[in-house]
Amino acid sequence: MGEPARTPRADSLQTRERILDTCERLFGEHGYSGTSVRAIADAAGVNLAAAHYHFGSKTQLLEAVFHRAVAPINAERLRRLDQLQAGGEPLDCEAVVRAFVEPERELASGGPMPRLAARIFAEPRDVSIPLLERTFAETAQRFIAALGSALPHLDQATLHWRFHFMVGCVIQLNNFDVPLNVYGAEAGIEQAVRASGPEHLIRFVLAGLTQEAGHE
Amino acid sequence: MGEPARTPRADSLQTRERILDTCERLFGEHGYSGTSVRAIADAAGVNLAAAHYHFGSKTQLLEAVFHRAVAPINAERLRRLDQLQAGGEPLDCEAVVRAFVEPERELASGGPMPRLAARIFAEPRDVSIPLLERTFAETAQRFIAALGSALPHLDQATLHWRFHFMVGCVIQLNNFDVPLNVYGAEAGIEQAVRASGPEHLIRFVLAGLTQEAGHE
DNA sequence: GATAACTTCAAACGACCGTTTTAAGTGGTT
DNA sequence: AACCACTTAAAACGGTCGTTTGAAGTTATC
Repeated sequence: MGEPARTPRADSLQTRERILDTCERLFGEHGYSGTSVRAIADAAGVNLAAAHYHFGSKTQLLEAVFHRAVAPINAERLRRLDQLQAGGEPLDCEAVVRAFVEPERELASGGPMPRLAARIFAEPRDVSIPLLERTFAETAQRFIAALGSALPHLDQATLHWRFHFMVGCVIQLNNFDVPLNVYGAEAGIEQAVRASGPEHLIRFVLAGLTQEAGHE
Repeated sequence: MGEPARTPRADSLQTRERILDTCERLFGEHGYSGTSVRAIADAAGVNLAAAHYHFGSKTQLLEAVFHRAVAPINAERLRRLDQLQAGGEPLDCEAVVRAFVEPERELASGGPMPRLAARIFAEPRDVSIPLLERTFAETAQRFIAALGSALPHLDQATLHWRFHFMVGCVIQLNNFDVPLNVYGAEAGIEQAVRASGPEHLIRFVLAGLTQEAGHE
């Protein structure tokens, strides 16, 4: 019923992409519940029914936009991790962190994707957890394992928490307007603050990850 | 028009509190847009119009619940910070971090507040930023200044970022179901993982905060 | 016990929600 | 030219949204 059957036409691909682009932006700005399909269709300049024709439902629309936005980043993360692990020598923690952090900045720089990804973590559990399972679980588990072999003295609970904190810091990197508007950072240094974020992030999480003590 | 004028009655206070309790829980579970006033009224066992009678609008309802939940925690944070600064001796970084982290665990332990606070950061900007300005800006700025005096070698941008990362880690502490459900942590260690979170957090952010290099 | 303020209630308002339907348009293939 | 699958378009579906209304109920005060 829903899906286009045989030979998609050229202009329909444009419509699909326009919907996904707009969807990515609006979900990132207003969240899933805060964005209506009508608002997406209007902002994308397409008919309301086109969204349902191409994607079936609002849920599948989120799935599609998230897959398109996040899949290449996770693929690149895993590609870099494969490359690190292919060498055979023991893993360097900083290299693992960079393999996780940098693809997002390179593949999504300036776009609305990072904000979308950050917001997914705060959606209701029945929305976020299944989505994260499908789009992030493999990457997360591979990186946790890699960090575990780079930091073999850490037990599993410590490892999971530290990875989780790292993810939280990456999310905060995409909430950069909070420090600017709430913490009272001077507007003048705004650009410098934004630009320096990724390196600050890497420094911060590396120190947290590589400290000697497990806990206590 | 909205506000009760002279002498509030005893049972109305019960209604108000029931609404706020339910509101705190549902906003924490489903977010602001994802929670309807009807759902709140139903779950609280009060009439739909009571919510508007007591609070005026859904926005003011969020404001009220957030204020009630967060204000005492921030007050306790600042009280501890005052106490630290009253001594006159140079600030200890770990003490500052604990002054920030521990009040939430003590005053809101087990309740739905932390999840609510975590979700606010992901609400649309026009919802989250004004709210954070009113409820969190003073605390944030005081703690940034305190961290700055505990770590005098750090420049402002570094300081802001590291505090921001710390906040991100605190938020992740309240997203503990993500590691359990997405990262594949064994269900058996679930309780141990949850219980050990706060100490892991303090270790992690302390290492990130106190590392010697500013950046580069 | 009457009065007045405060609170609850059921019902309704118009607007918007996700989705479906039905029809019109479009372009490639024969 | 005629066909046919694919795509767009407009309108409507039932349902839920935040909010308001006006009357009934309740409690403190005189």
